[in-house]
Order: sequence, then structure tokens, then C-alpha cells
Amino acid sequence: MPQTKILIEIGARIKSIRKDKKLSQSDLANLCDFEKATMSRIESGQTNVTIFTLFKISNALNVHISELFKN
Amino acid sequence: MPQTKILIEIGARIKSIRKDKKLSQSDLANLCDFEKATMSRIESGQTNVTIFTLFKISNALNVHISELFKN
DNA sequence: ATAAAAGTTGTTTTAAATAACAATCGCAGT
DNA sequence: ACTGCGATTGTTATTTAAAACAACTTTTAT
Repeated sequence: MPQTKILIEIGARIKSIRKDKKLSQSDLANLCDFEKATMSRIESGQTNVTIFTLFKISNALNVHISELFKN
Repeated sequence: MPQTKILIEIGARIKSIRKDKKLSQSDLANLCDFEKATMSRIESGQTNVTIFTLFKISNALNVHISELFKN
């Protein structure tokens, strides 16, 4: 999986919202019920996440999933 | 993969936009460079699509990817 | 009614997402 | 220096998305 623009952007967006809510990657990963390692890879655009995973993240962050696609 | 609400909603949204643009599933699948069978499964919420796939679809439909998450 | 187009479903293969756990790096702050 | 926390990276196993092709059903139009 090559790092591509959109994945990097979404990762950055997640990170930004997470920081706003004063959560660590571990915190967010726990809320989503997966490993902090997975969250790290997502935020750095290393994985081509599925909708399901994004949905879990947006729920944990209390934002609508479409928020993850804005810059 | 269980059919879940969000996947069904996204599928319906894709279908709706596709229809507006007078495209068949085959047309859209060709634009996205994958099988019409895949498009059928996506529109019916049978697969937990990745961002990449959604991105290809939104490009083919000439809409921003966040459009696919609105109802 | 029949032919063509559109959509659905089945199967197999391959690539990659996700899970789980560990080890390491970077940088506070003490 | 050391300790702890946040983040990153590596590995292995399992699951599943995606690709490719075929067969079938449904719809549409003639």
C-alpha cells in the first residue's frame, strides 16, 4: 500500500480532531477497540482503512464521519 | 461481513448520484477500473469498502468524497 | 415474446486490512 | 541519568476486500 495523499490527509484530520479532544492514540484506540499501533498507522496514512474502521473512529471522536474528509 | 447501516447508506448514496448522472453500474465500474459485480456489491452494502475504492468512485462521479456520506 | 442491457450472485485467487503482542524511539518532566 | 508516556515499527496470524470471470436474474425496449 503506497502512502497516498488522501490517506495522509485523513490521518492528519483524525490526529487533529483527536488532539482537540485531548486524547492520546492509545485512548482513541481503546475507544475504537483496537490496538494503538493500528491507530498510529492510520494517522500516518500507512493503511487503506475501511469504512467500518473510519466509522468506529468517528464515533469515538463524536463527529460525523464526513468530518474526516474535510481539510 | 454483515450488512450494516452505514454501508447500506453509502451504497444507496452512490446509486443515487450515479443515477443522477445517467450512468449504469457497468459505466461507473469501468470508470473506476473494476468489475460491475464489485459495484453491485458496494451499492447493496455487501462490502466494507476501503477509502481507496470510495475515492475512485467519488472521482468517477465528480463529487467530493464527503458527498458519499450525506443522506 | 424475445433480445439486449442492467444488475445480481457464485467461486477462486491474491493482496492487504485488522488483531495481537512486543520492542523500540522521542521527549516530557523529575 | 532515569522514568513514564506517547508514538512508531516489526512480526505473525487471520480475515476479508478486491480482481477476474462466469452464470444467472431482472428490467427495459422493440
